[in-house]
Amino acid sequence: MNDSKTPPEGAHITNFIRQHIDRDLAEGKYSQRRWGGKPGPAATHANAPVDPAKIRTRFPPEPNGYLHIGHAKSICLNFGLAREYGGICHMRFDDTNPEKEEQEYVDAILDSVKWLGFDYGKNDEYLYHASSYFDWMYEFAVELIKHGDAYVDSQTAEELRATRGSLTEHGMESPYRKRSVEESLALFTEMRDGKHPDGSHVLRAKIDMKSPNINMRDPAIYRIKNADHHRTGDKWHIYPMYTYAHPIEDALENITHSLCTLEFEDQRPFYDWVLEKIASFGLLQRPLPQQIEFSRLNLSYTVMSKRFLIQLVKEGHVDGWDDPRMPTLVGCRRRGFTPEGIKLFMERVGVSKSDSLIDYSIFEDCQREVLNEIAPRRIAVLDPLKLVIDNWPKGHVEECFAPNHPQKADWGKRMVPMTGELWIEREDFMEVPSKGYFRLLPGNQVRLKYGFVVRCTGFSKGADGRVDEVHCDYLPETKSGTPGAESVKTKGVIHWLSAAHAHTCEVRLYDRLFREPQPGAGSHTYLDDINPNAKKVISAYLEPSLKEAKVGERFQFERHGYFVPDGRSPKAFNRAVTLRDSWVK
RNA sequence: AGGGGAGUCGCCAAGUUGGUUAAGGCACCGGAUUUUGAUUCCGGCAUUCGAGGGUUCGAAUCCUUCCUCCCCUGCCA
Repeated sequence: MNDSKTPPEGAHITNFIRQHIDRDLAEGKYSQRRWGGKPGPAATHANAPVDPAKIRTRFPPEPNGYLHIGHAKSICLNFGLAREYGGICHMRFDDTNPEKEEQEYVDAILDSVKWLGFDYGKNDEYLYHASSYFDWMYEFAVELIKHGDAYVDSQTAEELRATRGSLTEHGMESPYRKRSVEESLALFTEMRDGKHPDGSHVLRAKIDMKSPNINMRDPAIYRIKNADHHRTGDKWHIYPMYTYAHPIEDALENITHSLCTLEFEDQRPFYDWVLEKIASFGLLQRPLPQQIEFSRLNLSYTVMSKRFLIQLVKEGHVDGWDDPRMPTLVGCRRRGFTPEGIKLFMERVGVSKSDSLIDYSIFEDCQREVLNEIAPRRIAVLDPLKLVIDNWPKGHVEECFAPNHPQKADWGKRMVPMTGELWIEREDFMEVPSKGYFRLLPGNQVRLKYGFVVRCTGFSKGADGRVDEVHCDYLPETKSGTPGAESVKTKGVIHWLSAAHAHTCEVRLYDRLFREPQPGAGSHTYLDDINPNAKKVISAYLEPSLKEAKVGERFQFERHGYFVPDGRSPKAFNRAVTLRDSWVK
């Protein structure tokens, strides 16, 4: 055995959820549970074989918006844990509110989950919908009524609110609480059949109006919505509330560990109440699922709430849900971020129950870490300045060879042509150098990467007083890869592109969407903190080989950062993230 | 007449059946390598666990008082 302090290769840092699962596994808590091959009440599983899945988790989004980085934490946790423990993670749409949900979102969500690298069984075997369980939920509700555990309340929403009490005062019992089982049953049936308008009645669990936990004060479990559902059409006129539906969904699916965020902690007693009641009627298989809460992901320099993201899109602060500045998964994808980087990030920040604010730089760094390994190097000049080599043989083209990756020789090299007129980066020349600057300056020598060493002999300025041309002589014996290359040492190495060979291309330089760590934290709105420079569109010079770049490929533009062809307009490049830069200017 | 959670290095986060030196990562600071001021490598980085008091031979871990922060009064999820 290994020292307990140093987990074996490939092992994960433990956390409270893994410990919880370890304990359950050690006790064999779920080992006798049966699986009838599909979700269902006790009878579905009763005579079936033992569930082959060691654990079952689920990712249960409501299809009412696009997934963002926050969801990725839940996805990585649920799918990751299942994978790790020999379990299965169910992809489940929590579609219990027809008024907010659309198929468009369903498709986008599925797409993002797959993009992250997770699957839910062959032929979508573990793709489920809460709406598929409406019949059972209804049946269970009827049982609750019959057992005196639920009743139809006919108060208005306002009356309900008024009698719920407050944080410090208990609630008051509804006059309908004593309604007979028969009457509630009849009313509930009528509600189901669409005989009552929205809001006229509600089915409530009968628990305790004096409970210090507001969620236990006879919570509503069914409401009337005479609305069409994107999957069930006009079949239903009543829809279950999340608090009632969720535990049932979990139980029907044999979920063992139901992971959710901290704000649902107060809901857990009701989650258990629902399951305990229905199981006591013999309708659900035991042992029951258990809800475990963890803290949601908070990332600095961004916003994650659905309301804000919608506003950013609707008001045109960004160019859509997949704008590369957006923290949505579709945005990340278009930005050039990698699923591996996102997963690395989630593993790195861990999971606990304490509120935290993760610095955005951690996320960027994870992307760099992955991109550094997988991205071939290329040359691009983003802010061009002309460099003229005065002693260059007229018309000569020198073939230079640049490795595709400095640490991976097997990735090969490509040819980059050099001529006497080049584009270099404007910031690689300084007329009056600042302290510690070791690039091009009058009289100084630098290496043109993969080419020759040049000595700066002068420069000229345009009418605007700006340097418009730098002159130099090259040292013919110093070509990279030749024996003379090492004869002259330079501290500075700069990149370049032959003016006659480089092609221009639109490049979008993206940065953080907000300029404040916590947008809207002060007395202002988060919109005031939008970073106006989060998107800068420039025309850059690219090396010839980049003409062939395809969507999905990722490159490092040397000394600049990681760039990808844009998914929507492949003629342009998006910058995912810059390289780290320890040179403090 | 409130309830539910959380407080361990700048940011995360192990450790909590009390046992001697408080994991790890990121950041940061040194130094080496480097034809990316990138990468990589090596070294450094909490006498202290929100605060006080107590129990004990011994406490981040147990008891106690206090402080701070987060969540909860949708027929949303």
